[in-house]
Amino acid sequence: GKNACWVPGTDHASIATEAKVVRWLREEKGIKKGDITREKFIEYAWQWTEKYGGIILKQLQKLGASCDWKRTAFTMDEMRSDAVYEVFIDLFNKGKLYRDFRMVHWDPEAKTVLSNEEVIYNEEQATLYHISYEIEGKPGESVIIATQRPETIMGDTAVAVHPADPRYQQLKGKRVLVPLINRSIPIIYDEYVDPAFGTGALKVTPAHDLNDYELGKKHKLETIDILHDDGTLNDAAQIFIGKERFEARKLVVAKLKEVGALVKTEDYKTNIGRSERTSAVVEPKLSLQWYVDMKKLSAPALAAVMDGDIVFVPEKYKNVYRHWMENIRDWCISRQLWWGHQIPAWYLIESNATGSKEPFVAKTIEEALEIARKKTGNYNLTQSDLRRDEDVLDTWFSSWLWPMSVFNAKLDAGKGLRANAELDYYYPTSILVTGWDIIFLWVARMIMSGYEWKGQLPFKAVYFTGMVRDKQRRKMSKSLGNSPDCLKLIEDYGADAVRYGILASSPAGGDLLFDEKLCENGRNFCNKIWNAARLVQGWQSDRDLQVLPIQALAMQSFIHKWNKCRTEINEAITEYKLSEAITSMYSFVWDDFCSWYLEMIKPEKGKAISAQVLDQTISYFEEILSALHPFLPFISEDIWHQLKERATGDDCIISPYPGPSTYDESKIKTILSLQDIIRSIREARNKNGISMKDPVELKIFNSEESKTLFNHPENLDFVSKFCNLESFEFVNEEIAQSISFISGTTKYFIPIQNQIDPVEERLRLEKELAYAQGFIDSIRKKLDNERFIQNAKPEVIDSERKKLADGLERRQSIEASLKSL
RNA sequence: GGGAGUUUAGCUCAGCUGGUUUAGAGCAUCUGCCUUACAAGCAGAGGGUCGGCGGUUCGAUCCCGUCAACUCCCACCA
Repeated sequence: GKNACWVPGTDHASIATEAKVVRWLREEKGIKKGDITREKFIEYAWQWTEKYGGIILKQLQKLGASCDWKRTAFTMDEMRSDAVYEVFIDLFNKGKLYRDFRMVHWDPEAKTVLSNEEVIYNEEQATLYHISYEIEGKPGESVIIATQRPETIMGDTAVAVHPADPRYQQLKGKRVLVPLINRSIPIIYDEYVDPAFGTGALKVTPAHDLNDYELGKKHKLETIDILHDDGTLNDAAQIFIGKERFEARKLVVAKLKEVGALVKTEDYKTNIGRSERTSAVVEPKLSLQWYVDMKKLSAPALAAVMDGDIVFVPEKYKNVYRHWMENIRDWCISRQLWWGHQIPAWYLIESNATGSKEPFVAKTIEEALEIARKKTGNYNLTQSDLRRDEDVLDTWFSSWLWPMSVFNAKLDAGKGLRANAELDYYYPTSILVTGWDIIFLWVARMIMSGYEWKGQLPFKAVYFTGMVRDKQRRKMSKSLGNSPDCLKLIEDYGADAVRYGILASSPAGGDLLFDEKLCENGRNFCNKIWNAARLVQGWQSDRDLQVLPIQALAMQSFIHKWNKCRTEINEAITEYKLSEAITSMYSFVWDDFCSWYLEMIKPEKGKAISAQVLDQTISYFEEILSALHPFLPFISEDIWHQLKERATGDDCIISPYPGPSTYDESKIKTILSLQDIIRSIREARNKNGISMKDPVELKIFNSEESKTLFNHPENLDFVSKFCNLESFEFVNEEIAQSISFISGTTKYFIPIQNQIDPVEERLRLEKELAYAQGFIDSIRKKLDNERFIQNAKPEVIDSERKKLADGLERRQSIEASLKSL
């Protein structure tokens, strides 16, 4: 009944797509990226995107996702792109965006910088190499350093030791020679060095390590960058020029061994950072990049989550979020790629003017030129004096605007967002559903952008889904090839079955071990519903037929059970416990509806059913379908239309959702008691090899409980029909030569012909007696405790007394059986 | 190095502010059934000292402490 809007869309996945396109061009067309123009490359990228970018949307459609398909958005379409440029310019003008030259994470495969969040650290097995550096002027004497990256020694500009390390005091003022290239470098003293690690001596390579860079700045060391952008050694390395870094590592090690500079190697576990998209080992690199000053954006976004204005499900992610927000670091947003939003900044071409690298940030070159003229005071500048920044923006820099940009939000320079009816209606949205792995990359940033430009939270809740893993608990990944093919699964099991499988097993935020078995369960469930529909549709109804007592009982108990189920699923959905909701529906439909209700009202073979009962049953079925629809939209809609002729527009998808409802627990208890008796009789038949075809007598011990229960003829009808009873009577004493069981507190007997094995029967009864006694003891322990009587709530005491009384009655019955045996 | 989480039946997990007949589901296992919607099914059964220890409480799977195992996140130690 609500105006629900689910906007589908995709992002342009700058790094991943560019990598794919580069490979595609190389392998399929024999084109190298460097050989074509930027425009041509982007043309190819669009082709690629048009071909593959929509696959995920097709999967969503196949799954029956009820999106507002007409709104389908893409981060690179015009509307979304405009938002990106406007926001970039706005941040720049507000002083929240800057350029800086610093150490960054470099992906040598994609040949671009990455943000901190795009680097994934994992412990990997590495080798620590101990290498000796000869002291200059003292042949034979040396300092031994330990490093994981021997290929970078050619970039060394010092060796550092701790100032208080007694082993290295005599080296003050000395210099050492870098092995293989014999370049002289100083020994420096700094407290940063940990004397306990390795040899206590550290090679300093400012161009290729963040710590070394800081050390280098402090000690005014030279910075020698020995790597090309693609991770191969450059001329500065002097040796192995052009070799890839890991290849070079092997060569350097071999050479060090040859000249006797390799002292030893040891196995070593360390955290290696890899690019999220290409898996390439990330290289620290010095470069000039654009950054967002995040500290200027984070405060309201942190408060919103901590104060509960935005609810995280599960809640534990609040802590993760807080930690990141409180230690937030500036966001590097430029990428050395072509596929994406090109940064709207222009610079003066050096030869022409001041040589200043000051950016002129504007949406168009015309506006940039205006700014440039004003800032430089040189009104003779023309467009040809300007050069646009080559880089594109991080994909997340467009995604973080999603909750606003999907509603076509426009920014008025200096005035915030322009009024927009749709945006005002839908924003803030109700919920974001996503994976917890992008809590920083996406979720946190959307919250920040929401406050920055709309002054408001973007969504009221974030539901973190479980991460799908394979049976070995590995994350699903394309490179591992362990991702299930959604479309294939749908083909094999059906879309509803796949939905069921995923929903039923994925509580929020945890791991979801993917197993096709789950889809099989879903398929079986769908079949069960389908067959129930077939059964109901096969019945002939008759207006003149009376409602049978058992049918009346079925309908009455159905209502209470169903209302209880409705209440439960509504609660579950409100609390985002979708797996619980679908599981409740599963057991309700399978057990309560199919196994009990339908069996109870089922007419005898070849006979008609009372029209009143059939009509009521169809209307119950409809309610069930409405409740199932969000989970299993296809089958519920289909059966909905099979059940009866309907007017156009009378569809299950828009039928009112069955909300919570009231029910009488005592009515449910009665039916459950009867079901328990039936179950016990079936068990007795089963254990004693009495086929359902052979009718049995049932003798019921005369008790308050049994009289109340069987005072109602429909109750007796129920048991009678389900157990094939030939007769039934109340008795006041033990029945010899019978199978007995206790249900509730009443004893039941089924007389039989063959002798019961007395030894086995005694064993069974003694086991039951022990259980009953244990039960009594545990309750007595409470009731005999004065402090329990004093402190416990009266209703708890009452219920314990009732439990005790029931327990005693049961014990008595068992003892009587034993005696008679 | 900091932080979070998990530990309940063979497997995957529920158990929602401590008492609801001395723990529940699905799958798997076992028994019996081709019973007139459904063998992708029907009717039943077995299976757990709720990770160990200690504490709080009249009472603990649930709260606290501690130990153990596993998982994850964050962090620039070669």
